[in-house]
This record gives sequence, structure tokens and C-alpha cells, in this order.
Amino acid sequence: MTTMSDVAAAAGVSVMTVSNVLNDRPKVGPDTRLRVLEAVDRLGYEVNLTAKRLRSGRTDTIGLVVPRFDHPYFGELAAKLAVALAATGRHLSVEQSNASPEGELEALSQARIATYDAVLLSVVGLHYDDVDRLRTTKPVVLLGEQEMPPRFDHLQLDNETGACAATRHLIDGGSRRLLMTGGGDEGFPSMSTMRTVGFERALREAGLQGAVLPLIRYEPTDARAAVAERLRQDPTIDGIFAITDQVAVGVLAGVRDAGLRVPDDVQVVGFDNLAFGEHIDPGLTTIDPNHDWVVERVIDLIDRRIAGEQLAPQHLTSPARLVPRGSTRS
Amino acid sequence: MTTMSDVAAAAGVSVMTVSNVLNDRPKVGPDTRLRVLEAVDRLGYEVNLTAKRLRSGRTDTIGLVVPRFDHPYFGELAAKLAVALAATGRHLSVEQSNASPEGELEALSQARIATYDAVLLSVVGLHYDDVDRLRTTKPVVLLGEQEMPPRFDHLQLDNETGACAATRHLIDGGSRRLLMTGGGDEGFPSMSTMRTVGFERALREAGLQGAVLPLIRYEPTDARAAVAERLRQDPTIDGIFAITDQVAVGVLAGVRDAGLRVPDDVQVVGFDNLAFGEHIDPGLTTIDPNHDWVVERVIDLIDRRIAGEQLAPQHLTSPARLVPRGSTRS
DNA sequence: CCAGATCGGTATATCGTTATACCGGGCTGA
DNA sequence: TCAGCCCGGTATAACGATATACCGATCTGG
Repeated sequence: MTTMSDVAAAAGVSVMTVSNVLNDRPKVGPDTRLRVLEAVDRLGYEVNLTAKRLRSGRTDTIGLVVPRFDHPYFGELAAKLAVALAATGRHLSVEQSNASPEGELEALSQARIATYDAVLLSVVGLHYDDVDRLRTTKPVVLLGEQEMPPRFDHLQLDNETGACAATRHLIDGGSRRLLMTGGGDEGFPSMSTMRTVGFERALREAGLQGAVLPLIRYEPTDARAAVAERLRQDPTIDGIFAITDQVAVGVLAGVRDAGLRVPDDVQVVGFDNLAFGEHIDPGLTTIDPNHDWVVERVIDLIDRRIAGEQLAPQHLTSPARLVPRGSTRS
Repeated sequence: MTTMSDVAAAAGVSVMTVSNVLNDRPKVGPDTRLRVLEAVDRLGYEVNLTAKRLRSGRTDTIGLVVPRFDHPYFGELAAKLAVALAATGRHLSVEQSNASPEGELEALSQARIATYDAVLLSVVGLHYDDVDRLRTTKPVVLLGEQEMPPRFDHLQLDNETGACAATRHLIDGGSRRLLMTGGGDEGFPSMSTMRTVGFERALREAGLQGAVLPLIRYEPTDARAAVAERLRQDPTIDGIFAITDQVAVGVLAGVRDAGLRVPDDVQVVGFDNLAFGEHIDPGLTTIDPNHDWVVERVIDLIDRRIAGEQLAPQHLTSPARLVPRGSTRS
């Protein structure tokens, strides 16, 4: 490995001068700068980021910890974050929190967090205590709907309002016998609980009754089977609010399995606005989680925290917006 | 920040003893070990990974560089890699290569690569020269179909055989007027070129003719419009090989837009076996890229390289397998 | 009973940068 | 003319861990 001293020797200057040139610091004459750059080029030198990080205490890298890589929701969020961070010369590095089968949550160790300037932690599927254990020097921003220690900055979706809007949209489109697929009150304000609350509020306001069909896992396969089964028992259901778009995909298939048509017999609305929803048939009506808003707020927050600004823990809620497509009539 | 010296002082031992305890090295008595662990616990100490990395030269972290986070293909691969690496106590960190609008490919700098023990580089969308410029100390394994400097280890899919199998499957199902959506000979053995070659080989072997409909971007929206348009011009087309599952989603929509039915009027087959293909209607027949095989080979390779084993650059090709579903008849 | 091995533990140098303090010389201004 | 200032540049000490060599005591064997 060629180091800064090699370059310094080759250019006949001190290491500090090399460092100064490479970091565009003042105090270096134009001719010296050229000599150094030439040496850098000739030796193919590149800085050792690990050493730089140790000494400077900064990494110019933000960590994003997600429960799983293969969920499109996080992929879409990560892509937008990466672009926004790149605009200010920083990098995004994504890690998975539950990779080890024992669920050891190593990505949550304070040691790993300290290797970033800040960490965005998706708390979906994490427990209050897992997060409460964190004693960290670096800023941590929580993302997602789960009750978490209030000392952290925390961004959530407006799940209740979104779910309420989704349900109202079903009612406006003529549905009267509604089913929510996935969800149920989990006893704390989780994503599931809040969306269920929104669903029930819309029902109440319209003077209707509805049912909730709980699911163990919010995946298409489970949802498909459960919905088909339920529709066979109760073919009068004419509107389904799926707790996520992933579930909605299963719901669409389940409705078909039961021999019914979307949206003619049953309207379906999802939640998350994943990219594929636009392209399937019928297009999936859904609630948009406003990733752009989240990205903007998150970056503003970490910038201020990294700058050392003292402000009370921020608990922000992103507005949610209905995206009507072919799976509803409206 | 509490450091190792703080712990050493608190336990009344030297820093090396603390280090020895924390790394399970021998040469430390049982009582001393307890004293140290107690101090670690009391002070809430965790090692500084940056310092550890600088001194030891190892990071226990593997980098995966993908062109974009929001493509499900990479998400699914990353998830499997993360789990496999966790089994041996290592971590996976995912970066996006083209986050900056200027396409500066910073993730490809030798400096960033050096922050990992090894890097898996998805070369989709990269140019030969971008990769050829890399002078790196750490092992780099290329993933994906693109002609690249032979001095690197390189894993690819068997695109030609897969595409041929897909096309043959269409023919077996009764299609005679075939269209490939996306693809075309790019003049070098890219994913696009090789899948096109496979398509044409199957046609030739069956004594059929077919057409290729090139696409600028392999995304559903573009594919949908292009296919609908093409089917209106030529309604006799009765089988479509979509170059990727993402494209296939658009193709399915485009076929519907043209007033035709899948698979009755037009059979469709994709490539990549993305998770959603199982759940849409009709289920998408596709070619499975064998991620498990790739993960196994990749890990074996980097383990040997990290261990310093000298072996010629490995160029491996993963077998591809047909997954028949409802979008084809057979 | 003593040489040599073993055990528990430590002092010191080092990884490759950046922060800090400092230094000599040419200018400026009174 | 000389005090003081800026300019270009350097020497040295960290950052927080690990590798290496070494050391004194206790154990073992002939």
C-alpha cells in the first residue's frame, strides 16, 4: 500500500502538505500543489479512509439499518436517500438488522453505529427494549411505526389518517361490507394498530360495520389464502383495505381465487405505494407514504444533529396521500 | 467516549489485557477476566471499530455495490448474502454505485473498497473502463453480465441457456409468432446480447422467425407502451419473451391494453424470478437466476481470496432454471 | 536442586491520517 | 527602519486499538 508519506517523499514535501493539498486546505503554493498532485497521480495514491476516520472522527457516511433488504419499501426509500445524501458529498450504507438467525441485532450495537456520522434506524419489527438499550454518541433517527423511547428523533407515517382516507375511498366507491386484511390492535401504537384505528374511524363516521382479518405475516402468500377463504365464507364483502401493498397483491389474487372481480365485485386499496402497484392489473389504489418528505426531513435533522445543534427530540408525522387507480371504482 | 484505557484503569490492568479479554485471547487468568468484564459492563464500553480496523487491517465487513437500491433483484440477492455472511460472523454493507447525478461512481474508488475485506460489485450498467481502472488490494468479485476485465473473479448467469429455455417453453406451449421485448445485440456479450442470442437460437432450432423489440430502459412503463403499440400493429404475435421480470410486468399490462389475454392469446415469460411474479395474475413464468448458487460460490471465493490463496481469476456461470406459472400454457 | 518451559501479564511501537503549534522570510505601514 | 503580519510550510502529537517482544513467577523434569 502506498501511503501519504510515500507521496510526501516523492514530492519532496512533508505529509501535512500532501494532506493539505488533498483536502483543498489553504497554505499551499501553486507550484507545490502541482508537484504533490503529480506525485499522487504517479503513485496511484488514494487516502486510507479508515485512518482518516479515526483521526478526524467523521466518516461522511450515513447508515441505514433496515429489517430486510428484500422488501421493496426500503429499497425505494434507500434509493432516494442515497441520491439526496450524494448531493452533499455523503454516502449511504445499508445494513440489515436481522441477518443472523439468532436475531442478535448486531447492527444495533453502539460500536457499529459509531462507524457512521448518523444512523437511520427502521424500527419495524424491533422491540422497545432493543432500542432503549442503545447508548450512542452519534445521532440516531428512528423511522417507522412502533412505539419507541421518546428520547430519539422519530419519523412516522400518518397511518391513521392514511388508513381512514383509504377506507373512506372504498365507501365513496360504493362498498358497504368492508374487510381489513392484516391489522388488528396490537396493544401499542404500532403500524398495525394505527391503520386499524383509521379503518375503524372511517367506518364509524359512515355508520358502517366492518371486520378485521388478522395475518401472521404481511406477505402475499398468506394474504391470498386467507382472503380467498374468507370470501368463500362471506361472499357479500365488497371492499377490502389491505394493510400493505404486499398484502394487497395477495388480496387481489385471493379475490380472483374466490371467483370475484376487482373492482366490480370487490374494491381493493393498499398502503405504501410500492412501484409495482402502478403496473399490475388492475392498478392498485394505495396510500403514498411520502418518501420525498421523509428524506427531506431526515436529512435536515441529521444535518442539525451532526452540527451539534441542541434541540428536543423531534417526533414528526408524514402526511399520507391517496393514489387512486383501477382497483377501486370511485 | 470511553476507551480501552478507561476500562484498563478501572480494572487495574493494562490495555493489552483488556484487549485480550475482549478478543478471547489466551494469557489471561480467570479472576482478571472477571474484573475486566465487570469494568467493561460498568462503563458501558464498546470497542472503536475504526481504530480496530486501522490497526488490524480487517473489517469483517463485505461490501456489495449495486447500481440501484430500488431494484428487487438486488434486494433479494443482498438478503441472501447477508444471512450467509452472518453465519460466519461477518456483515454485509450495501452501497449504490450511481447515487450522484454526475455518475461519479465514487463507490468504485479504491479508497472505499479498501474499507471492506472484499467487495462484490454488480457490473450491470458499468463500463469496461470504469472497472478496468480499479487498482485494488482487496478482493473484488464481479457479478452480472457485462464484458469485464478478465483479471477479476466474475460470476454470471447462464443467460443464453436461460433465454433459450424460456423461448423453447413458449414454442412448446404453441406460440409460433414470437417477440422478444427488450434485448438486442449490443455488440459485446452483455446480459441483453446473451439473452437475445438464446432467444434466437431457440427460434432457429425450431425453424421459426421472431422479432426483437428493443427498449431504452428495462422498466414496466416503457415496456407497457411499446408492447401495446406493437401488438396493435401486429396482432398475430402469440408469444413474448420479456428480457426481465420488470419488463414482463409491463408486457402483461401492454397485452391487456391491446385487448388480448394472457396466456390464451399471448404467452409471456420473464427472466429473474422476482418474488412478486408468483403473486400477480396470471403468475409469471420466468427463469430463476439461482441466487443460492451465486451466494454459495461468492462466499467460497472471497473466503479463499481473503485467506490469501493464490488462484487464477475464476469465471463462473450459474445454471438457470425455468419456473412455469400461469402466464404460459404448456 | 537447577535448567527450561509455561503462564499471566505488561511496555512499547505502530497502523495512516489530521490538529495544533510553530517557524522563517518577505511585506506592509508608521 | 523596524514591529508586526501574512504566507507557505513543517514537526510532532494525537486518534484508539493490536502486534510484538519481553518479563517475572511458578511449575516440571532429570
